[in-house]
Amino acid sequence: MSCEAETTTVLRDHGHRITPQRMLILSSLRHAAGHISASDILERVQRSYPYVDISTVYRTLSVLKDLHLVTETQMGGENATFEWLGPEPHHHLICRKCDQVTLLDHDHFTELASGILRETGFHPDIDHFAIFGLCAECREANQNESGPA
Amino acid sequence: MSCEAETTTVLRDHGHRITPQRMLILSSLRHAAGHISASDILERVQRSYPYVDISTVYRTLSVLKDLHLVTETQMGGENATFEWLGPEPHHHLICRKCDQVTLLDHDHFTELASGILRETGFHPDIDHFAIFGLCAECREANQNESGPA
DNA sequence: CTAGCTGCAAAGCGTTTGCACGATG
DNA sequence: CATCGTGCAAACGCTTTGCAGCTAG
Repeated sequence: MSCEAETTTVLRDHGHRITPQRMLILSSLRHAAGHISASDILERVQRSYPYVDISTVYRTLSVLKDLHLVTETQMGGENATFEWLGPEPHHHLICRKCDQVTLLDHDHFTELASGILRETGFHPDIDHFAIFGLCAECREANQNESGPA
Repeated sequence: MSCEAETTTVLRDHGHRITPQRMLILSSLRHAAGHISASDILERVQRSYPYVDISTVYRTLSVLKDLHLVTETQMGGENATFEWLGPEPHHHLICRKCDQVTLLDHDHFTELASGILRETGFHPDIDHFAIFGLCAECREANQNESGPA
């Protein structure tokens, strides 16, 4: 896979060095299906390279955030999570009951964004939203509880 | 002002006691124009009652969150902030340059919410959103920088 | 009276930082 | 070889918790 190649180029171009730790952290982020925490990353990295320190993870994440290769998100009141930034803006629906995360198409937001800009002049950053709520399954389960019973 | 009365009733009805500390914390939240942090609350409360402890603030906030009288929000990577929950859902536009916070009408979200529900079956909690971006003034300032110069 | 609330102090946790050594380019 | 990155350990700040005394109901 040469998918890492372009990333290392970005790093190099900005005067950052390529180290094995950074490669492993990059790889963890890439192969994670979504949001992962700093300690998740550490754990994955340590499987192949046990002496990596959590501070290195944070420092690398900080660099990647600056380069807009990664976003940081606060999930509810929980820990910060990080996610590899693909080219397409995308959003997450997070069920507050079962914690299931679903992807949501960006189309839903285009009108919201333009409406806000039109009415208020505020230019919203809508490229990575996390919306909490209740997924279809849990809603059904809820209704069954309060319904028949 | 009897506006505190209904809140104390809610507390009582759920088996919680009314204490001067709680009244002061409630009052701070009510009179704050928007998001405030736990230490903001402490500071305000201590003006009239110097011996209140920060842990009491957190404990009270926790009770109020459980009763859905208050919401907790993570502002960017910053500290958690808390806000009194009025009857109307409302939203905030937060400028990432000047930190100015503007209110946004709920109308903007009704279509988004129904669209998500329709297409995915997911029922989103959209009653208190924080959208980051660039306010009109800062956008203008930005353009002047990159424009004429 | 008695449960719940409080202040205090200390622990807990994720995150950041100082430092000297080691690796990168 | 100069610089940047690293591991380690300690600091940091917000938040939580244990505890004994107090207070609201």
